[in-house]
Amino acid sequence: MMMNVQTASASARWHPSFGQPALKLERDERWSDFSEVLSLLNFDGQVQEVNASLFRRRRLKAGQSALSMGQSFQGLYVVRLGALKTSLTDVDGVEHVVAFPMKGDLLGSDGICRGRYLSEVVALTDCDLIRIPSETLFSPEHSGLDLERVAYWAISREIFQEQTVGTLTYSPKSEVRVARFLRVQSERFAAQGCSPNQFILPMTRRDIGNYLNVTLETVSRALSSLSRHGIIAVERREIKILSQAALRDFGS
Amino acid sequence: MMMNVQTASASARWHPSFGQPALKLERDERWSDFSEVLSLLNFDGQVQEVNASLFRRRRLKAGQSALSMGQSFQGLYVVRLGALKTSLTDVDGVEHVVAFPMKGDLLGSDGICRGRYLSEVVALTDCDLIRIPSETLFSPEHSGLDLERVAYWAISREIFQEQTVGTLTYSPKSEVRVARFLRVQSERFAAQGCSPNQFILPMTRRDIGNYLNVTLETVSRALSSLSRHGIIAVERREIKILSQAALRDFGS
DNA sequence: CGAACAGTTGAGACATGTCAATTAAAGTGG
DNA sequence: CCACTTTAATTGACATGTCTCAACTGTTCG
Repeated sequence: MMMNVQTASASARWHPSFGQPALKLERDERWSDFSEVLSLLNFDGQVQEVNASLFRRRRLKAGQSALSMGQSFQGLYVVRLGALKTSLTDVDGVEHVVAFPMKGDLLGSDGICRGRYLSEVVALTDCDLIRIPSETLFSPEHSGLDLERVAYWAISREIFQEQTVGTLTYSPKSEVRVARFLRVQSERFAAQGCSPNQFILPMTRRDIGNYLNVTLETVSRALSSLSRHGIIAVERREIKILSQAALRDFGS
Repeated sequence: MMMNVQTASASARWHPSFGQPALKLERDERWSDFSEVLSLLNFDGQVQEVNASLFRRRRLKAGQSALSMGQSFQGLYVVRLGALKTSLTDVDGVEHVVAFPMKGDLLGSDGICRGRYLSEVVALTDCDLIRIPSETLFSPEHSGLDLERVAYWAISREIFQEQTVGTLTYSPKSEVRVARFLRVQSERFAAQGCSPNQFILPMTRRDIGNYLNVTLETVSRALSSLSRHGIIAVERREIKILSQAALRDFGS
């Protein structure tokens, strides 16, 4: 695992997408078991029975779509590797970025209630997803068992995350929003075992701005400003956080 | 509907689920049945079995708290009557309004994943809630049955709603946000059988501003501006929409 | 090499936040 | 029931932050 990261970062200078193993050994490992799903989700509850189910993985190249708005619900996905962007298109045809899912996040939970996915999810980097098909999720023999319970739990977590990231955009000054965004990204990378102080943003300034409800120029200016204050170092999409404390103080 | 209420109250006396001693409170106790829950939620799926469960109602006066942040998860609530406000308090102690639940909405779904409610829900008007206790929701004999499936569905709908209202706050101009907010409120009132063209906002300008991420003065100015344009009429919290078309055009 | 895209930076217009004054309504206590 | 306080809401003046438009650079990709 660490080897992979190092290998990736060695080539990261001119290849900003992270960890994209075009490895052939993966060809044989296209399935994940229940325990890997639990581990990815950071499920902390009790599992009562041994569940021998295997879940097929799905590979995506950067730019490919994981789910499309309107597509019929086929199941949930757990992100195993990579970074994605979830967006909604409103009635006026304007796109709005609502999340940046990464490892351990759940995709497609908005599709349950109407049998159709209601958001668009595209891969920002090469991705590896684990598919939890709806027939497994809703089949009578599985109902009430661990899988269903875990899905419940994960969906509830989704709601909480939606709400908390919503609070991100609730601050008058755009610079504060960007600072908080970086803090959240840092924490999420840390939760994945990556460095919280140095990471590569998988999304464009435009995406960040759309997400934070500011223009891309404002995002750029905010990053430059934070850089001038010596709080971070920015070089295109590579972010170094020089002082977590200063970043934290900034966003309060 | 009256019949249902009476039937429910009558059957509450002998319903075996709750071994409560007969109290004088009993005449005040109100119960709702499964079909009323489905109807409130606008559940459009199939119900396989007859579910005779009864759910206790809970009355709230304006200002009272329905759920508190940190309180241990005790179940979900479906709003039967009234208007509420859902808010999160971030690490800095700043409150952020994330939703204005009303009739048919689900409360408490963010509490499943950690066993604690993660948001604060207070009643803006007198309210009537239907409690779906966690023991019923998660009991082995209920698992996999309709109640669990409906809960799934409702939670998924919550996620979608969270996301779509997120797009509300995404528009550069505050006047457009306020106009869209009014449109959404109008649609929600209409979905409840109330007039879409005349209604009373249950929340303060401050709450609206917090929700839309603008100051209360800006909300007030936006309403005045829409009023000057002849699109709406405002008198304190009473809103009359004079031209739905103009309001719609405004927010695009 | 040229085209398209991502990102930075500047200048000016405009929208919003901030501070302050005022009015109306609602709750409080004698 | 009446002063009294508190809260909600409106409006104005001013400062400031953000958007818009624009120019420019560096990178990627065909």
